[in-house]
Amino acid sequence: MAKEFTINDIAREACVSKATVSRVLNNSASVKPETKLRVQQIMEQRRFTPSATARSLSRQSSNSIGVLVPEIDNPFFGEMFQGIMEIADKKNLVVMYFNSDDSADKDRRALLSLKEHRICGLLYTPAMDYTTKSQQKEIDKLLTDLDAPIVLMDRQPDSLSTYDCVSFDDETGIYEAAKALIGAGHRKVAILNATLDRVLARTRYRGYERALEEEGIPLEKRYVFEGDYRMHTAYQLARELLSMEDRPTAVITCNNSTSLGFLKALYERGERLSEDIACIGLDRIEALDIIKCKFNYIERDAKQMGRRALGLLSERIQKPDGVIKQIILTPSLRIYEL
Amino acid sequence: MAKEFTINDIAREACVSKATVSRVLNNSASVKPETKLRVQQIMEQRRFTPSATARSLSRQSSNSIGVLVPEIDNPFFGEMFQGIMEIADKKNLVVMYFNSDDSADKDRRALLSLKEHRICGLLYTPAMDYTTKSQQKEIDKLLTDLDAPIVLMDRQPDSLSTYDCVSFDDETGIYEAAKALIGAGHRKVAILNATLDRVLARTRYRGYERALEEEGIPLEKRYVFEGDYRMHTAYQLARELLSMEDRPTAVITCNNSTSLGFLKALYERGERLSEDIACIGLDRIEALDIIKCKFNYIERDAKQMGRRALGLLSERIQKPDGVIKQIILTPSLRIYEL
DNA sequence: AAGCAAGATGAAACCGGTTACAAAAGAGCA
DNA sequence: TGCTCTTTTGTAACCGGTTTCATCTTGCTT
Repeated sequence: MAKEFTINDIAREACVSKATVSRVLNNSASVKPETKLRVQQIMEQRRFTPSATARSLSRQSSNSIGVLVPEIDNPFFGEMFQGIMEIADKKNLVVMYFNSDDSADKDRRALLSLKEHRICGLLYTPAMDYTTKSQQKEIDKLLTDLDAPIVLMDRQPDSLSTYDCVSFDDETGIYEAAKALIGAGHRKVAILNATLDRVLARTRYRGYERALEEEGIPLEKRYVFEGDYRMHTAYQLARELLSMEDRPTAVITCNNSTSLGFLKALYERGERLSEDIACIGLDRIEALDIIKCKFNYIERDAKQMGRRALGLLSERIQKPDGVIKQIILTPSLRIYEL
Repeated sequence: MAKEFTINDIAREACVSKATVSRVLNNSASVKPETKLRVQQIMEQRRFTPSATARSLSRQSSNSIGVLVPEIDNPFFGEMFQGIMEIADKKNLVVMYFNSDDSADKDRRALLSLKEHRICGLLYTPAMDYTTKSQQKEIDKLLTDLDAPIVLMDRQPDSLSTYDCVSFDDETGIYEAAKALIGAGHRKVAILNATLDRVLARTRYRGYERALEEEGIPLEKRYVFEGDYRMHTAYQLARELLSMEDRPTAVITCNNSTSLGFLKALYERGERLSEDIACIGLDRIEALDIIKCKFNYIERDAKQMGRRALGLLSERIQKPDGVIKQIILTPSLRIYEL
C-alpha cells in the first residue's frame, strides 16, 4: 500500500519544521526560496497530498459546498447542476450532492448531514414551501444551524425570503404563453399545474390568470388542473382533460414532466399536436426539438441559473453581510405553431 | 450567529470528560444509562452536531465517496447517478461529484482533489482509455495514490483490468440489433460509432462485425462511421451518411447523443424513420418513446448499473481484498418497426 | 470485612494540518 | 564590532473529534 505521507514526514526529510512545510504549502509569507524549493521537491518526490480534512479542521472552513435539490430526474435540475459544476470546477470547489426527492424528511436529513460536514455554502432548492408555523420554525433552525451562506434556486417560499435567490420569472413566462395562445385564436385554454399550496404553482397560475383577465376571457375552473409536477399525475389529469366533452383547444403544461405526461395521454389517444389541441410547455424537451415535433415551449436556461447561483454564493461567502440579492432570469417563448 | 458547539462544550456542561461524550456519540461500550441520557439531553438542547471533519481526521476514514464521470449531460450518466444516489442515501454516504468532460486533464485534477479529501471509495468512469505506457503509468499512480477502493462503471480499459467493474454487454446489444435489422431484410447496415481507439467503441464494433459475418454480409468500410459520441459529430457524420449515393437502409447509433445527432440530420432533410432508413439506437430516449415515435433502441438500465456499482464498492470497502468482481449487465432490445 | 472482577469514567496522546508568537540568523549602518 | 531591523525559522497551542490505558467505583463473593 502506498504509504500516506503527512506534513511531518516531509518536514523531517527536509530538516525543517512542519510550520515551514505548511508555509510552503500555502506558498505564504516569507520562506527562503532555497528552502521552499527543497521542500517542494521532496513533496513532489513523495507525491505528498495535503489532507483537506485536516486543513478544514484547523482552518475552521472548508472548500466544499452543498447542493440540495428535490428532483434528480428532472432534466431541468440536471442542466442546472451542469451549470453549477462548471463554476465549481473553476473555483476549485468540491460539491457534495444531495437529493430530497420532494420529501421534507429527506430535506431535513440532508441538511443535517451537510451541517456535519461543515460546508462553506449551500445551493438549495427546498423540497416544499414550509408554510405552517412549526415547519417554518424547523426549517429555519436547520438553515441557521448550518451556519453557512445559502442561495436558493428556482423557488423562494415566503418562509425563506431572507436568503439570496436565483429564479425565473415564471409568471411572465406563463403569461406570455397564454397570451400567445389566445392571440392565435384559442378561447379555451387549460393549464396543467400543481396544487396552489406551492409558491411555484401559484406564481405560474398568476401568469395564466392575468393573461385571461387581460384578454377578457372568463377563467373557467374546469380548465384549471392541479396535481403535482410528476409525469404520472400529469398523465392522469391530461386523460381527464382530453376526454372532456367541452374540451380545451390549448394547454399550458407547467414543467418538463407535466409536458411529457400530457403528450403521453395525447398520443395514446392517437392524437397529435394540432390546431385542435395546441400546447405550450415550460422548459425545452431536447429530443422533441430535434425531431421537429413542433412542441412549443417556454425556454429557461437552467445552466445559466446554476452558474449564477454559484456565483452569488461565492460572493456571499466572500462577504457574508450585505444586501440580499434576488436574481430573476427571463424565460423566452419558442413557438412553432399554435 | 449560532455558536457552534463542540464536544468540549457538551462535556463541560454535563460534567463529564470529552471521552464520555464521544462514547455517547458512538453509543459505544459502557456508559452508565443515566449519564448517557444526561449527555444526550444536553446535546439535544444545544443542537449539537458532531463535526464529520474532525471525526474523519481522527478515525482516518471518512464516509464520503467520490463519483467521477465524463459526461454530465448524457442522460445515461444522469440515470446512473440517480441509482448511485439512491443507494448512497440508504447507506448514509456523502457523495462528492466530479465531472471530467471527457478530458484526461480534468480527470487527473479530479482524482487529486479526491485524494486530498481522503474519500473512502470511488465510482469511476474513466475519461479515456489510457493506452500509452506513460498514460498508463500516470493513471495507475493516481489511482493507487488514492488509496481507496475503486469500482469502474460502464467501461473497463485494459489498463484498468485489475479493478471491480460494472458494465453492460454492449457487444451483445449491438450484435442483436444488427441481427434484427438484417433479419428484417436490411442488407446495407451502417454503424455510427466513435473511433476504435476506445474500448467502448471497439466492443460495440465487434458486435456489429460479428452479426454481419454470421449473416454472411460483407463488411463495407464505407458504412462504418467513426467520430466520437457527441451529438454534433454524429450529426455531421449522419449528414454524410444520408447523402451517400448508395446509402444504407439501416443505421445503428452507438449512444444517446449519437442517436439524436442522426435524427437531427434525418429530420432536417425532411425525412423520418421508415423502411427506407431504419435505426436502432443504444439507450432509450424517453420523450421519443412517449410520443410513440417508434424509435427502436437497445435498453440499458443505467440506474441499475449505478446501484450495483455502489453495492460493489461497499462490499469492497468492507473487505478490500478478495477476488475482483466484474458485473456485466444485459441490455435488451426494444423494437417497434424496422 | 477483605478481595476482586466488571463497569464507568477520565487523562492524555493522536489524527494532519494552521498560526500566533518567540527566537535565530542576516543585513545594514554607525 | 556592536546595535538595530528584517527575514526566516521553529515551538507549541489549537481545531474537534477518537481511542488506549489507567484509575476509580461498584457490586459480588466468601
